[in-house]
Amino acid sequence: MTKIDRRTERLTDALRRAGVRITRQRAALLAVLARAEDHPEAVELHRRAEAQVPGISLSTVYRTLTALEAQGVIQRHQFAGTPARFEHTETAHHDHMIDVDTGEVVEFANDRIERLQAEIAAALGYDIVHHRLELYVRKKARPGTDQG
Amino acid sequence: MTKIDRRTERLTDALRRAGVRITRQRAALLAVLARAEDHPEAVELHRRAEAQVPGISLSTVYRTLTALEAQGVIQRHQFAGTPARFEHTETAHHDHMIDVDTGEVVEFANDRIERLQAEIAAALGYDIVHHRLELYVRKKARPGTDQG
DNA sequence: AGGCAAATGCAAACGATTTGCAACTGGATC
DNA sequence: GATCCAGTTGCAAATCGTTTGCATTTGCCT
Ligand SMILES: [Mn+2]
Ligand SMILES: [Mn+2]
Ligand SMILES: [Zn+2]
Ligand SMILES: [Zn+2]
Repeated sequence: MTKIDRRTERLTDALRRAGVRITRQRAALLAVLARAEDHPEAVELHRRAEAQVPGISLSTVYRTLTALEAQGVIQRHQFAGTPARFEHTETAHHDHMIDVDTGEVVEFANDRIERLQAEIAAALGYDIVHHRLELYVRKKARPGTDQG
Repeated sequence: MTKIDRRTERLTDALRRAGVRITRQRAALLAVLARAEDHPEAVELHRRAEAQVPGISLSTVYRTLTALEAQGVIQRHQFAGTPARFEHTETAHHDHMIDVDTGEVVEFANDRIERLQAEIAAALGYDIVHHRLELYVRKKARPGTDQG
């Protein structure tokens, strides 16, 4: 069983558990999500799913994404100035850097930051339900490189 | 000169510098912003400004907010699931905790987190342009307190 | 086959924000 | 103070991503 099969199964099971039917269009979207290594937006997922199910509608994509998110098997990221982007949650928690020039998304994880956040919240009498940490970045100018 | 006068002046000067006229409606909004100690959304700012200039339109509020943001004298925060919220930038950089139950916004600042962020970006070859750190939190259950 | 709830595609609604435009300033210039 | 003109206003309409209503289709169970 490949990594992508395992992911597809995880997504499929989550929907089954939620009592929703696995239709042709849903199966296609789940496969697309399982295969995705990037952070595509709904329209892009729709585009990719159309390869398998030509007539699939964007509403169906949105509806299924909402269901998957509710089950916690995918995450919706609302980065600044773009439509929401999606990714499966098979990988452990991480945060994101967004290259402001290219739009590229780079993942990172840092335990110290996670712990500090929890400490800060605790000190003020709160527990963290979830958080959002996004670094909007630009490639460091390497000496001798002129980026017009 | 009071703190609020100073803030109003800062906002006014920023607009003047940008070559825009200080009209009745803008003056009202600037005063509202200078006076605000919370993180109001556009509609709320509009509501407050109407006290001074009854006919002021929401478009004018939005247009002025956009101009002020472009000058860097106010900040626009896009918290999850709510319209944008605004605050003047007289105070130093800080991040936010949002109480998921009440919507209350609590500010905090932490140098260690700021430094860690810069280090993480640097290690991957990036400089941070700006960032977003939001903790969505819930009041810690105090022992002996039942929150239905 | 028959029945029924769930899912689909489409078009229309949504909510926050932006924009086009004609009417209206507010200053500067005479 | 009349004139001029670019900047500003309020309004309505447009925008964009996303959600929703609805008539039709589908998938499953009997
Ligand atoms: Mn990711
Ligand atoms: Mn703040
Ligand atoms: Zn994190
Ligand atoms: Zn910060």
